[in-house]
Amino acid sequence: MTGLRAGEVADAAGVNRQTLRYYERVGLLAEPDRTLGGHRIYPVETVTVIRVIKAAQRLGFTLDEVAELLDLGTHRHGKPGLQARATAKLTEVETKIADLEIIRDTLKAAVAAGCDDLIVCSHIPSCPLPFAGLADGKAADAGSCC
Amino acid sequence: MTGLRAGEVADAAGVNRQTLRYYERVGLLAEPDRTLGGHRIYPVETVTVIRVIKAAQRLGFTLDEVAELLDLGTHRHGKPGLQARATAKLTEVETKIADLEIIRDTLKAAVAAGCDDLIVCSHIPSCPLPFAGLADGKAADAGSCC
DNA sequence: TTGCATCTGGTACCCAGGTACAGGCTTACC
DNA sequence: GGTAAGCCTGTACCTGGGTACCAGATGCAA
Repeated sequence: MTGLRAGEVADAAGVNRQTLRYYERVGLLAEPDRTLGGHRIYPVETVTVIRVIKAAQRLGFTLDEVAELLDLGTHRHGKPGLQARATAKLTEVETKIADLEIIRDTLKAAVAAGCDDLIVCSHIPSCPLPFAGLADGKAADAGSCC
Repeated sequence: MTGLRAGEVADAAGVNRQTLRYYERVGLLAEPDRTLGGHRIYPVETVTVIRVIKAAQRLGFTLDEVAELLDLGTHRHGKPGLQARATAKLTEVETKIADLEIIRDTLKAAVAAGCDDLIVCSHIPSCPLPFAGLADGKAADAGSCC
């Protein structure tokens, strides 16, 4: 009792059963207990863990990064450099947010401009490319537009 | 004149020369003009386009999505459903931002708590997992903590 | 006009992140 | 205790997003 079988976890989390094994292989998921016959028995939180992994992945984190993120958040104290890693991650996340905000604003402008219309262009400072500014370094140098 | 060669574009944008051909193959980059001898001549904006693609990718968009995003922003008017697609994309982007903000706040709390310390836990509403709330549907059901 | 860097298309490979069998053992329920 | 559903390990395969290497052609400067 008190645990879920592989299929149950997979269904509840919306992933493939093979994916559980994969995550276990790559160290994202701790090895669960087993029945006498060797079947895996997962603690119920596993479902939440997997959902968090999936969510972080959708945000552009690799599984390695997700592992690190989980590690940082799961307050396994005592590890050296943890503070530094958390800070670095924080910066990274803030950059992502800022970039997404540029995309959001561009999309908003596009939608607001009534769509399907070149007018959009004039609403955006640096016309030649959408989302200019995302690019590292110097972005969108004006030039002829529309 | 007035154009860049493959190597120049690749260097300027910080990608591999092969990547340009790859992007062209998958339709992300328009086929550039050619010299008489068949060498590609790219317009200068290509560099910006590639940087934008790379930036969007880092945010978790697939190349297909990036293509769509560019398409939406590049105001190719006249296509039906464009408005709808832009709106959908906008929602998606806003969700991503919201999720990243949860991660950011969690990390901030972790850093603020002086790191390496279980105290972090008590600062976060739903303790069992970090970033809970990211997960679809019902998140983190309390339970014993720390 | 030669010489060397750069380019060409084609094909084959790489890594991440899974997904799909196959053949055999376990569990659960009647 | 029989049997179907579910799980086990192992291995092979798939997609996305590139990279690497090839032999031969081109571009450009001297």
